[in-house]
Amino acid sequence: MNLAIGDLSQRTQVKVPTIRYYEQIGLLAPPVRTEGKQRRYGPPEVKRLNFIRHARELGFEIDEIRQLLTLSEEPQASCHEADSIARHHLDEIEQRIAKLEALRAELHRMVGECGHGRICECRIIEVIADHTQCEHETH
Amino acid sequence: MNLAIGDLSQRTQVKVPTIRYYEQIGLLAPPVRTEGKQRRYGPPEVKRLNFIRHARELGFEIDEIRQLLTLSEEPQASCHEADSIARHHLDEIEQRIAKLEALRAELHRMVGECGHGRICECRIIEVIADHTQCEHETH
DNA sequence: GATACGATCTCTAGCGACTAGAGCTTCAAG
DNA sequence: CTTGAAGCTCTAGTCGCTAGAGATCGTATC
Repeated sequence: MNLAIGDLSQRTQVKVPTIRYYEQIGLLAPPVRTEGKQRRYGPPEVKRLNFIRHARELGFEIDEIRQLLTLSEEPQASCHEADSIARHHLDEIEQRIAKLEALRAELHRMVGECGHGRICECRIIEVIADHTQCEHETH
Repeated sequence: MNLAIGDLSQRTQVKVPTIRYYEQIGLLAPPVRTEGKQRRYGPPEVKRLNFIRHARELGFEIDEIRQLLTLSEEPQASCHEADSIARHHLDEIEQRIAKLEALRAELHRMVGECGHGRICECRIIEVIADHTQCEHETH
């Protein structure tokens, strides 16, 4: 198996420029090149890039992925660190969900109060314009 | 009332460089200046900036805020557009919540399965590394 | 009026994680 | 051997700020 960057891209669903970007920032090692300087990849790169893609889908930051990749290269090490990275990330996601749910509630209320009349009576504009008043009304 | 940029910042909780940035991108009009070229603001700017800040807190993008501000300047116009901007935004937030909840479930499972042993047995690394297998196991 | 000092000024560059484009070269099929 | 897709490098742009350099301004105190 000797994949061009486009083939690697297809197999991993990571776009070609993104693969080159990952190489540039040191997330992927520089691969072998053809005589004409084109990149060629093998199975380990497919695996590593799949790992990266899935971790990105899970919302891990590049730096966290870097750490996870380093860990995965030391199979005898304790997985305490991987656990704590994942837990930390889980915490963050839970915070983001909580925040978004609060926003959803407020937006939902705003949209519900819009009487579909004119701007000058519109609760959407009004609520955004005067948050203080809005908070008095709702808490 | 003749506020320096720092006073405006305090009243609106928007940082000074951010205020200048908003002016630069045309979200705030260039204010009057002192002879020494320092910015001075009045009540309308306080109001507008508060509107912007709250809309940002609600997660509206700058372009959406621009639209909402334009709308709010035409009080006789129909509020249909404001409504649709807010609804669209609500949709997006609901999608984000749904996605984050899926991530939370997956991360939660990952963390739960980690046996706190060695990397080579760690479900966290494994699950990220091989998403396909993970999906087979769980669906 | 002089001085000190914090606030403000402009300008440029950086963040994260890519994405887009220009202008060139290489590879593989026919 | 030609063609055309795919690859190459390099630079710049995205969003919404944030940080820093180095200069100037405004105001309070002496």
